[in-house]
Amino acid sequence: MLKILIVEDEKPISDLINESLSALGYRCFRAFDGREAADMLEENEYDLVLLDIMLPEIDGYELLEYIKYGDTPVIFVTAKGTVEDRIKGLNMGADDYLVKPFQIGELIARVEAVLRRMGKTAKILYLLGVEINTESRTVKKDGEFIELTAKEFDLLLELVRNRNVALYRDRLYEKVWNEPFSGETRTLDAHIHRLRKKLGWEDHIKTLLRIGYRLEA
Amino acid sequence: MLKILIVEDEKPISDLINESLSALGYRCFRAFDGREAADMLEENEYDLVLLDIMLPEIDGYELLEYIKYGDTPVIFVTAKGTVEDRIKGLNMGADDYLVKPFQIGELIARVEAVLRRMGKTAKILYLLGVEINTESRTVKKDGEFIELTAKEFDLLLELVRNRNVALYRDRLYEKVWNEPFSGETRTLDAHIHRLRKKLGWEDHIKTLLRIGYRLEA
DNA sequence: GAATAATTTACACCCAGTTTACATCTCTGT
DNA sequence: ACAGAGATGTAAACTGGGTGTAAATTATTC
Repeated sequence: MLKILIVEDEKPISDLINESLSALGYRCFRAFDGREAADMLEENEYDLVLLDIMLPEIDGYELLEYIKYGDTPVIFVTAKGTVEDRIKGLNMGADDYLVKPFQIGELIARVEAVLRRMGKTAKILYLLGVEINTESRTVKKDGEFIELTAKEFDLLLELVRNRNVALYRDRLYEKVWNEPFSGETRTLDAHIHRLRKKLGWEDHIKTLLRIGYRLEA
Repeated sequence: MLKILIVEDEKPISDLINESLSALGYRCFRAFDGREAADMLEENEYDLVLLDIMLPEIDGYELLEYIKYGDTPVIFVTAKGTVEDRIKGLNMGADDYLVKPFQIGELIARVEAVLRRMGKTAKILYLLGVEINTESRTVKKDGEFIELTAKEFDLLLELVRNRNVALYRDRLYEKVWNEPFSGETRTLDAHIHRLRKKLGWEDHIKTLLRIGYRLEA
């Protein structure tokens, strides 16, 4: 099981990240200021560090230098969105960069991308009794294979990666279909319907009227 | 039967390698840290060692020196992908080098290449009642030889080495044909068709619409 | 209760993939 | 060099299931 250190002083954000990643099967550890983070890094090995730049005590840049003596991958999470900051972070060895505010799904996608790059692959997701194998592109429920089409599978992945997050219709459509959303079709609805039916997730894929959908788990 | 020692501290990866190689008829042994590996190497002979560099206790480089008093072939498996690392490993006597993340098929191919080079040939794969001899490049089903052409055989190997993995059309084509995939030809389809027919694998080589193929076994 | 939005069913179409047949290319032996 | 055989790629007709859409139904909001 992969260990992730979350270095973030804003508790609500730390909570959000913690819950999302824990639910996907990662073991999360947390530090709320730079000094605490330094101590934890001293004592343990992590597979990935999520690092806020603006921190009390010791700032993120300083911590990064510290971490980079090892080869633990680091993703910067920060409110500072200027190009210079981004360059500075990447130059110092950050593996990726995320600007607040972010969609939690975006964070998860990046976490998994970095871990994959490092060969630390968590290719199987478990959720609500459903097992999703991203490598074989198969889905099991209660030990039984469920046949999903390509679009259905991609849509499912997007929902799972953004569980408990409100997904706007347009963004969801554009993510899965890779084309702009006109708003005049019922295509997305139809696919949601098929997913709900095949997985028995009528109650878990919640409709947000005029907004979109949210997978509750 | 050939004995392979897997030295890898990340359990999921160790599991994956173990299952894949065992299924192909190799006897696998495992160590999860450097010290354990050293002990096992002390007490037994192996035909091949798969060696992760980043290990607890004793690191891979140190172990390599140790192994190389004998003439056991070694394949490095590591996340460190820099040119220097590769050179260092090969200079120290590694027989091949694999950077994470890897497709499991790639690992199998290298394992077999190294064993072949060493003259330790027991290159027979069994799957679904089919016997594939990679040395003679022959295929038997129910004791009967099945005549496959070169391309058919290569395609079969790629599928077998990646069984239960969704293989994307373009990647599959590029792997077997060694050229970019334009997407305008039906060449791959035709070969899949011939393979299915000759092996009676209509049900086992599954079409993933818009994605590619998956050998289910 | 009107207006708006989403669900659900049914259906049609289209294109990805299959299949067959054939052309071309490559090899082999004489 | 040539012929023949087999391997490989391609063209073309075919097929079927995935996908999108229309339309009726139900739900939600004001």
